Amino acid sequence: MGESQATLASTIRPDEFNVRVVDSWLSALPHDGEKLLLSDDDRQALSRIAVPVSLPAADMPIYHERDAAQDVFLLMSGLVRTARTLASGRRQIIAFHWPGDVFGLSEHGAYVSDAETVAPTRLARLPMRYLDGAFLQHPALQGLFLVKTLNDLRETQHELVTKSQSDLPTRLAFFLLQCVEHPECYDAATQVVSLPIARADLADYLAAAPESVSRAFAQLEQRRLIRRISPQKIALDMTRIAPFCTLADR
Amino acid sequence: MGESQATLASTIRPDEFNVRVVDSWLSALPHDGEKLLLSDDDRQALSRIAVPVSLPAADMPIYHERDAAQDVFLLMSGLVRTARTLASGRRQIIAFHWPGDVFGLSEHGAYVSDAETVAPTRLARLPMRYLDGAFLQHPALQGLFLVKTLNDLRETQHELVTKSQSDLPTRLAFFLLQCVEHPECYDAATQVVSLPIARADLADYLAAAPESVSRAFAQLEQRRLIRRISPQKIALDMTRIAPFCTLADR
DNA sequence: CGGCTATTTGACATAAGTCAAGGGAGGTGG
DNA sequence: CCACCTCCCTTGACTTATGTCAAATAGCCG
Repeated sequence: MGESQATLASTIRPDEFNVRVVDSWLSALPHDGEKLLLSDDDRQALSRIAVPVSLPAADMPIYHERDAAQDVFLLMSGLVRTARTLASGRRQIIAFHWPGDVFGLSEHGAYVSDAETVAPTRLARLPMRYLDGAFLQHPALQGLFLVKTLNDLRETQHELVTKSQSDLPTRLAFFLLQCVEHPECYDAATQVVSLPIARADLADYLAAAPESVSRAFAQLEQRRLIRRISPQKIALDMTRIAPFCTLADR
Repeated sequence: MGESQATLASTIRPDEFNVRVVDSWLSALPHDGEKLLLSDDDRQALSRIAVPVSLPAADMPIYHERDAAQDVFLLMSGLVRTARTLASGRRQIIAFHWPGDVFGLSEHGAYVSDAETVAPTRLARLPMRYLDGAFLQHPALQGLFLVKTLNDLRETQHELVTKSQSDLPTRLAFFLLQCVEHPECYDAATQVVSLPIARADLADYLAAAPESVSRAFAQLEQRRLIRRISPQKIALDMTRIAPFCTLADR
């Protein structure tokens, strides 16, 4: 943790906690289709153990692969990437984390990836040491993390299928459609996505060379699924891109 | 569920339940490096709600994508694949499930993939309806599923990196090394893996054409990492294949 | 032993990687 | 305010891994 570079506020208000999910089968955990509904009790339990962290710039490290894993993180605002860098020098971005996401996966007490900001970010740092105890006293809170983890698992499986079975233009279109879900970067009125992510990051996420990502943008534009206003501003033709982006099982 | 084709026994002994994991940070859930240590209480809670299912052949359906999801499954013995089939006719096998694994992921009350046996299999069917209640009464049981899900998430992330960043021979070598972990199909004395999986399934798992998988086998053999005794019997040269299979971060 | 299917090999097509070079947008300083 | 400069992004040319289609071989079961 680059705490020296991070501004520490003192505490996080209970009502600031949100956990983003799509679905839950646990009747104990209702949700509104987008966020889990946290009880006041759960919010206060989180508030007691959460340490607020502000990372005011992009590309700031949060933790590195193999660091001793002592905390998990709940993203309040901003954007974070988790990635693994290989001996070849190639980097795979495993996921982008948006507000309401949890990250900090570890194995044998060490983080399994790097985590860095992609934009200015505010985090709730949750020491596992205390989270452990909070789970014993607040089973509903543990259930919340179970549901969030199941969501992440489903999403990662979906990524696996997309990455394995789609060509690059299709993978890129999928990513653009995901951006639409995030009000931070999509203007519904103009149908314009404002990418907070540079081409190099996008390439490492899509498992492609930056040059290939450019060509994929060009191809989507030729097919009139998108229009490039600037490298960061992409206008989507939703009527064309949505049907293009179905894995269309069966 | 093809219950008509499945033999139903009456109940599962509490000591038959095992859950396979690599790691857990929850101090409430000790493990021995391979299996979670279940308390007698948890075992009995599972025993009360589990329905045993026997599927005595390969390629038997367990559930289909979009079926109403009412159960999750704990694999007692055998081998199961979960897969999605796309409009193109291509199929992506998301994971093979070995004894001690849990499967049955759903979204909006519907399964997100097909599940089928790869070999004769015994399952514990766990109705979510009851599991839900068991979690409220046995927080440790919920913690167990949380840890198992975190394990699966880590594994799926690792697959994502491997699939994205490795060529086919390397992905195949990774898979062969995974088989070594499963006593069901590895003879440590002779260093021979007995693949319970046909080339077509292997291809759909590795996201490649069956022909390419054959070529990948041929290439590994040329480099003397393996020796093909028969299409199913593969002798591994562990001294060569193990170092070949590191993603070697940094 | 024969037929059947799964696997392997061969020949060619194609998407994406690599190396190299040409634009463009935005920031800085004159 | 403008010009320059830098850093990204994009395009071009060529190479390579893997997909596709076709055919030969090898196991396996009756």
